[in-house]
Amino acid sequence: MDRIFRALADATRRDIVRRTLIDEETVSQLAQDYAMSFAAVQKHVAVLETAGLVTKQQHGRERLVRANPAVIQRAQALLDSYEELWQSRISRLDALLSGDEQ
Amino acid sequence: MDRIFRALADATRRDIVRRTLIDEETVSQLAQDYAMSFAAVQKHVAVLETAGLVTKQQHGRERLVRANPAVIQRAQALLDSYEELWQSRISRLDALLSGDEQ
DNA sequence: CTAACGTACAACCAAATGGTTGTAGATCAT
DNA sequence: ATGATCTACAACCATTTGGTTGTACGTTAG
Repeated sequence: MDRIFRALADATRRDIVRRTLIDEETVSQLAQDYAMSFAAVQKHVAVLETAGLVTKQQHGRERLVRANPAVIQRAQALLDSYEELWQSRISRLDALLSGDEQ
Repeated sequence: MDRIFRALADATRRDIVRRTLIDEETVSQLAQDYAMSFAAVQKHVAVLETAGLVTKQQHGRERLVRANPAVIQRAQALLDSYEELWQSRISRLDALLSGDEQ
């Protein structure tokens, strides 16, 4: 989970996730649009891959990068569990305010 | 957004968020349950506070830490937008498979 | 075959991170 | 008033991060 959130804590990497969710792209295609070296983008993709957020598939000399929705859902599930917690806090506070003892 | 995900990329900080979502706690109360110094926990709280994920309220010599659901929702919203993207990819693939040209 | 392309990877660097200890200021209890 | 408690903050350290450049290797095109 650390790695997933860590990987998402960078604008370039979030953009790569966004783009590869829409459609698979090669590392070169990705790299073209960022103001940094190819190697830097390669490292970003590696971070995402280690976190499981994207997978790479070899296709000739190219590597097709594609996002992995299942891992994004794990982050979503955690935030959703947080949402449940504060909803229950709100419920308790409501109960208090309404004088409902149970 | 970087700061929000960065702050969530640590198990101790996620646990602090979880606990302070349920109920507010002082920095000392939080610190008691982790195998690290008080100062280290203080730093974790500071990271969360900088990201807006928690707020501190002075109460005598204590500081009450409480999570801020609104900021968690911003992270949720981003992941939800990702979900929409891959859902639309799935729709396009379905359309292709069914031979629907539009 | 050879040149260009796409990728991988190592080495290096500055800055940030996650921890420590130590010191000091408020506040509370006795 | 004094001591204990809660917090803040600085200084320090090892590790990680995010970037760079350079080199090498497999693949495609001419």
